[in-house]
Amino acid sequence: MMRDELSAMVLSAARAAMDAGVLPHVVLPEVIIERPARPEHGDYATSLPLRLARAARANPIEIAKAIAERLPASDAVAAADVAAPGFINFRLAEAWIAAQVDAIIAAGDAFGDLALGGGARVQVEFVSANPTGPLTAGNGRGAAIGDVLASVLQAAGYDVEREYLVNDAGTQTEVFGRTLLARYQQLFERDVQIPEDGYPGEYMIDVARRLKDECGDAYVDAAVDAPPPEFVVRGVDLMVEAIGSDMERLGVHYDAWFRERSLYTAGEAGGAPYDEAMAVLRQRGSLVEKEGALWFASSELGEDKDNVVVRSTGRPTYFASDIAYHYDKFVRRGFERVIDVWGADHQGHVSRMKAAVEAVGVDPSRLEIIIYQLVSFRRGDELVRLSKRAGNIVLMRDVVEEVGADAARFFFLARSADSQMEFDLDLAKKQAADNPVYYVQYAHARIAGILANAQERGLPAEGGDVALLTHPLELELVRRMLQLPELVQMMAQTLEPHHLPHYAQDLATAFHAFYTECRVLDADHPPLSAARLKLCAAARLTLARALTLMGVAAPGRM
RNA sequence: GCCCCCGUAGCUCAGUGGAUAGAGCGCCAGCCUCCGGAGCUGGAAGCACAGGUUCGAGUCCUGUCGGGGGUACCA
Repeated sequence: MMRDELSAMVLSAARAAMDAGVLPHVVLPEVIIERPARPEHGDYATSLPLRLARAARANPIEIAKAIAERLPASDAVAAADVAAPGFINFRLAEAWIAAQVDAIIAAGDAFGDLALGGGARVQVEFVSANPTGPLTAGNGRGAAIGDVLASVLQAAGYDVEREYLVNDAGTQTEVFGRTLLARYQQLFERDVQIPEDGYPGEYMIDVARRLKDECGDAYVDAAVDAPPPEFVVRGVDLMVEAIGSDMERLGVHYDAWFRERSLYTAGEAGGAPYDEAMAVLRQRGSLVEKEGALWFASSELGEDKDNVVVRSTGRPTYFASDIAYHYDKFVRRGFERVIDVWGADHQGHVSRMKAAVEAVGVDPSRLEIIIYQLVSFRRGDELVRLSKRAGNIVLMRDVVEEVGADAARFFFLARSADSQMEFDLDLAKKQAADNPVYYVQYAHARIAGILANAQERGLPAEGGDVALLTHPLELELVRRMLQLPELVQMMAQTLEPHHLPHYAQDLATAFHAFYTECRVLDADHPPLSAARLKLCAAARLTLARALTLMGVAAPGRM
């Protein structure tokens, strides 16, 4: 990547300047290569001279000159100008830029891939909503963020697994079971009520019907407050199926559906993860008994307070499960990094989870937790708050059905996880043609159309000489394409996939601008035509890659 | 009260401590003898407020105000 090369070049030039005695020997900070906002400042720039000025006790301009003079030669760099108050601005050679078109075509679908991750195993766990109901529209945001983050990390060279934790062991599962049994027995005209704190949704009746179809009246006399375990398990399975199919509709595929229950049973890998994790905590003195319950002594680790892991009833809490779960991820399964994507309502859980991971002997920096702010949905002027208990709930599958998986993903993705976002369903549906996602997809389809057209007319791209690409808009388009690897690197480092939709739009804009000004198919000028067809092919590849990373379709026509 | 996130254009949102803050929608004015007009070009309009750090702050720190979330032996 050009940026890395420039960084290395500046570093070696700075060292050369120091060795020559032109600069005093000072500790060099990381050489940051930025992209100037203004074209007249070149393609890349560094402010290293400004950063060095104080330590070196020298004028930044003089430092810049000293470094610029010693930069190693490069075919890619046409100029390295010193600019006030102490920048070095790099301008790429146009011939080099044009030549990258061939490089991109050669890279093909792998354009944008990096070796950054070195094959390290990373798990991305996302959504993991309780299997007590269908996914809400808000879950869609977590799904898009987690799925695309995983794709980005894969592109960056990590070995990635996508996982969904199925909470099938806790209190909510119990409530779910009691509700389900009541609904089931109601189908047999029994006079039973769903629990007060139960799940009133209609979908529970559908699940009950499925169970009735499968099991007949086997559970008609079961005690309502003590549903048979196999009955609940089957109910959960049906919900998990529904969740899986909702995810498929959004284009999300998991590698693993991890059962919370499995944390409590011994398996081939050894004893129950829960038992092992608790043993480690106990051994390290991180568990204290008080008020009849067992607590994780997190206040001794700098937390605000301790947290219950085993209730006075003897039942483990969700926190206990999560400790065992993360113990399993790191210690049992050996992931080098684990990324959890949680909604803002889990924010309070972050620091104690990290403390717990540390307490079981794992470097907490290996656990990275992405908190995304909650989404509010709007239908026209009406604001809809999401809650599984509320009647005005918006389901993820409804959103996907209304606006399409592509638009849904694109929109969920386009805002940073830190920002609350507003999703106007009416608008997304009504103005479908104005959606940015269509703009980007249209650019892709347009290029595909041109390439197909070229074939029909017998205008081959093969043999095109990209050195003929000298028009400013042609070069601007290539410059945009060259940003993709940098973007992948940045997103993999910051775990911020929201840059992707913005990049895709910019890339599409660059193409449209080029296309408006530059005639591609031109029988009167075959060489230029062939070169531009190559440019189109590279642009299509890059656009397709950006779309694919987002999980958005790259249509050949629309 | 305490903790976390956010206040950027009329609206929805971008903006790795840099050099004159961007996009989409909306608004105004233009562009089709020609490869896909679902396109292109131009214009009006903005960093909540007050201090601080820095050569340089939308970005970092502190405070105020405003919005959201958390603060359970729920998950």
